[in-house]
Amino acid sequence: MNQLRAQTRIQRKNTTAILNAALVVFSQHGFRGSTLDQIAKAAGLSKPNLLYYFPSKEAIHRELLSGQMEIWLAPLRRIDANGEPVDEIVAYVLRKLEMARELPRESRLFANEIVQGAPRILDQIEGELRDLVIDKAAVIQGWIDGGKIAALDPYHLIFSVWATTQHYADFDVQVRGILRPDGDAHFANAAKFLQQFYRRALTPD
Amino acid sequence: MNQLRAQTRIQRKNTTAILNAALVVFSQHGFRGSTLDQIAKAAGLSKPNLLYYFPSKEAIHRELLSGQMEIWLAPLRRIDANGEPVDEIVAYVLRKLEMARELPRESRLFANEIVQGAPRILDQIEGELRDLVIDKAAVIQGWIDGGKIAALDPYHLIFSVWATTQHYADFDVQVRGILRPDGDAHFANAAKFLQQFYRRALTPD
DNA sequence: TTACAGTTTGACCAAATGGTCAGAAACAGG
DNA sequence: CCTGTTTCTGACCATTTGGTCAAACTGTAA
Repeated sequence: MNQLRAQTRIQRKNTTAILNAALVVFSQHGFRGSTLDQIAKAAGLSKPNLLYYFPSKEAIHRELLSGQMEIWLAPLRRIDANGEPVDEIVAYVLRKLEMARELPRESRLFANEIVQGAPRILDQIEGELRDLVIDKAAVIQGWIDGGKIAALDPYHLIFSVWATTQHYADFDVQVRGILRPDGDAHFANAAKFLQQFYRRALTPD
Repeated sequence: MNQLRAQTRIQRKNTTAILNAALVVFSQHGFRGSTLDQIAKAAGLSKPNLLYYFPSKEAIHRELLSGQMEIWLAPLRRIDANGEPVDEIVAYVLRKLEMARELPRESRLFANEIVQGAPRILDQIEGELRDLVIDKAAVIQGWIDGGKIAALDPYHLIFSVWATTQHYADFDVQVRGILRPDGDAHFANAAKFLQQFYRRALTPD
């Protein structure tokens, strides 16, 4: 959109109100399942007023996704080639799990988009996400070559981290339907499980 | 709907044509993102004709989901308490991965539904799925108590299997966007990775 | 107070969508 | 060939939805 930062205080307030509302709505119903009326109501604005700040429904969605992308990639980015390999990966897993607990809507926003073929962010997946993964996979491969961790395909290892952690956000209702947890109590068990799981699998013989 | 099996040959043919078409459409766009026109076109029928065989869009969706549920649970059901523990779980993982490869649309059908809060199958999740998981978790716990596999929370272990395997169906575009595989070539690597991963993590010290 | 940019909205529109219905075809058995 | 049933469809309807627009309102700075 407008690359200049929002000028007015009102503009900034309403823009963020819209994006917050859109996050709630889009993450629960997906792009097509969400309506401008829902978002407007959640933001406490009228529909025409939404369209005063954003040119279209798709523009809101696009802005949301690209705004969240950096936050979403941060945990992977923090993997440090100079750290202790197993600790680095386990810490990454726990960071991702923490994000799944604290930002489940953000996770489901991406999940909805990707399950349906990522029509609106395919370029970002094939671009910056791919570049980052290639970079970190090389780091992990270096650790493998140095005998610091077990020889496991770095790409599929990264996929497994995404899958196992985001599962607790994306499939939240299923997890809760089966465990019937008290609030977020099950996240402690998930953290313990994942820690043991990855440590056992990664620690070289 | 009609519990009596479809009588006419025409009825059986068109009903399955509709359900096949609905699987394609619903799995790609989710419930709300799909239209009767899309399904009708994919099935090669007119929209009123769809509604001659099913009373509503939701009825088609419901029928699809409940029809697929058994198929979907089968791999977990096959875990054998009398088998060799690590082999049983690894075999389960590979079975699930095979399903993700061969039935990705079915996987995404459920993924779409669950990510959006499972409004139409919550009862089945809290019912037969939950019962089955409790049953198999007990089997796994038995193996742990007998020192046959490492002590890892059985419930979260099962979740991890779902997550890591279905990831290759549900997040297919993302996986492909990163790996740029030739066809389904990456599934062989995924299978190898998961096999090593689970075997290392589960084999007791 | 005035003037003007920034903000908000009611009313409206065209398209899409789930669903209905009367009647037309197609089919089957006698 | 006749007749009743099953199958199919064009036309139609009400509602929802993304989006427009002219006009009204508000804040603010001179």
